Amino acid sequence: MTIKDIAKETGYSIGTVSRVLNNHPNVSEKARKTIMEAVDRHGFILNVSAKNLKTVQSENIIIVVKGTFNELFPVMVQRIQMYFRETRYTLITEYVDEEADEVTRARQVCLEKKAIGLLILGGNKENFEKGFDRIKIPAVLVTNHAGDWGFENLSSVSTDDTEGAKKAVEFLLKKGHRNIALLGGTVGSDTSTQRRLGWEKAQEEFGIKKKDFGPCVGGRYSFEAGYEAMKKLLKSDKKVTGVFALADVMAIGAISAISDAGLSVPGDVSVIGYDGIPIGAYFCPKLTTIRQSIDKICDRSCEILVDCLENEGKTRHEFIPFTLDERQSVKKI
Amino acid sequence: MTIKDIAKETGYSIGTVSRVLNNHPNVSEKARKTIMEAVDRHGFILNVSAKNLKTVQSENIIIVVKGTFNELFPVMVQRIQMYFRETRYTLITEYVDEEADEVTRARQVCLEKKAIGLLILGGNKENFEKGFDRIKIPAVLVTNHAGDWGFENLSSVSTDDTEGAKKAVEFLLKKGHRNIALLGGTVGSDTSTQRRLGWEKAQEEFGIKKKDFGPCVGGRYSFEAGYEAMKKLLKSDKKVTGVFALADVMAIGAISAISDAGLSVPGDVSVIGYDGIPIGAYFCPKLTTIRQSIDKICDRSCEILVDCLENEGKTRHEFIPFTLDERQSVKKI
DNA sequence: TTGTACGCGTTATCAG
DNA sequence: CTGATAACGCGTACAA
Repeated sequence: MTIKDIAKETGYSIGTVSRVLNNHPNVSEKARKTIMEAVDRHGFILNVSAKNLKTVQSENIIIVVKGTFNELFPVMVQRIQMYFRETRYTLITEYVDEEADEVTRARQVCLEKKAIGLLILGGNKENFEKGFDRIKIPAVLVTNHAGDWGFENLSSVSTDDTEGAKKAVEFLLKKGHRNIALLGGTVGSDTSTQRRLGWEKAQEEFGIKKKDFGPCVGGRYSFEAGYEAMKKLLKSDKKVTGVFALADVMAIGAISAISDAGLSVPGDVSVIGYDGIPIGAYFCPKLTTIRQSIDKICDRSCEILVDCLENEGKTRHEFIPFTLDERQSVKKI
Repeated sequence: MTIKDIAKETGYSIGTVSRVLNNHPNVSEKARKTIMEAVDRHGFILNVSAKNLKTVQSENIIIVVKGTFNELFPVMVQRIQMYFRETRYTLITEYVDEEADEVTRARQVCLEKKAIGLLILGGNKENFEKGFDRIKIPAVLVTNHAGDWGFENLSSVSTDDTEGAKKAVEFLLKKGHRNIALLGGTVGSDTSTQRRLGWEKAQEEFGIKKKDFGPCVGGRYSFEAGYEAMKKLLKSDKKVTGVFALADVMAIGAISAISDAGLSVPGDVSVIGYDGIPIGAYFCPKLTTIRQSIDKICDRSCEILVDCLENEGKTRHEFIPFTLDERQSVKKI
């Protein structure tokens, strides 16, 4: 079933059918009605491949989401969708694996959909250096900072991860904790590296010597990894009173491990997380965390992209302020 | 940049370029090398639209995921991806909004991608009745039961929601609870309706009269709705000792509300959930719940689809057994 | 082993 | 307002 068939059936030409299907003017009411009837009767849908093949410029904006397991991303995608719902742009969402190369994938989809703009949620410098120079349309990296990556067409909107992490650790420090463990992080992850840096900085500025820094246990951002990391920590002879988890999911895993060990949070150990995922507010104890202003990050990302698209706005790199949500999982000692 | 450009640059014809790009035989090593070099140098990627326009039959299987907020779906998508990774099929994931019409969307994508098979995660009878008869390729509804929907090409793999819910409530009943509240559910949701039915059945079979059934508070499946529903319940004068939440996320919200009210789970109120989401095992208290065998549901769905595709296997409707994961949130009274 | 030419379903540009 | 027709980028007979 093609527009040719519809044309034949209605007695009109394919040109007219195409015009009707694309809501063009200069079509008689009668033709429109006749053709739409036939279309509905057959449940005809345009062949998008053929359409895209022909269409020179789309109004498509691609949003590439890296990793389906980040608890923050679904909310962000929804927010961004809301932003574009009222505009003339069409948003196309593309999820890529945690381990996949988001830049190459992005480029493919952009080409395929003839996209004019690109949003990337999550992403690593490494992949960008390898392939981003081949992407020529305006893009915004959401969640990570790309200020010093040197791409002409890449903006970024993020939280200052180093500062956020520093603030978290300072909070623990001010509450009297001195032996603060770092939970989580994988090599090669920019986010991990920067948050770790914040942990170091806070301790340094507090006059703690490098050799007296709390212990570190790595792991990916998941409940399980948080649980295992904390278990390992508890079994070791390091006596920590405070834990800074690089992600809320890890913090939750950690709290569970502490609880399983017969200890309490914040009674015996204080835990602070990072991200501000929804469940943190419902967990018992409610999770103290560095909350990223997800909504603002999304909105600014969209604004910048649209500005680049419509006003040839220049590339920008913005930090969105975070907040420390003090809830129940940290205690003064 | 098209294959024409590559052809011109390398001195070969577009035919040869196309053959190289598609790994066809009958190409000289030299041509392959020369052409691949040019391709790599330009980072050339085939125009997928043009390719699809030509290609009559694909090996594409579409998986439509309804609702980005269901905590179960990401895991399922990953599982299904793993299943097809070693096969000749290509899996294409399509996320649709909670409120959108998944069937129409599915149909569009299938046409667009020339799909030969379809998996749908989540879905409502209503939308299927409205438009599924236009989908002619083998499909499997994952997570919901379609046994009595009467579609020739639609199989389904799910948990018996009514039985699962019944089991949950029976568990509470056996633990001595008599006034068991039902938390959650929205009108028009098949899943809600069936789980609610289980709640009713269990009480009936236990000899409880309809008028003595515990109270019901509706709401969508989210932390917040669970929290609010429970709050409402606690404020009312109904004294419930057990709560059956239609989804784990609601159960968690409910526990949080109970805790905020100065009561404890399971000390004052017992809570049982449904689904078996990962965080349930890390929550404090650890959540007792009806766990769906997600992995098996996914695997069977894939097997059935492949069977329909390759052996003209017949449509099937299977229930996958659930398990009651007894953890900490329910107490005997 | 390689090149040529046609057609896939659509849109856009004309001329009517 | 409508109809014919040339692209769009690619795969593939078929011919060389």
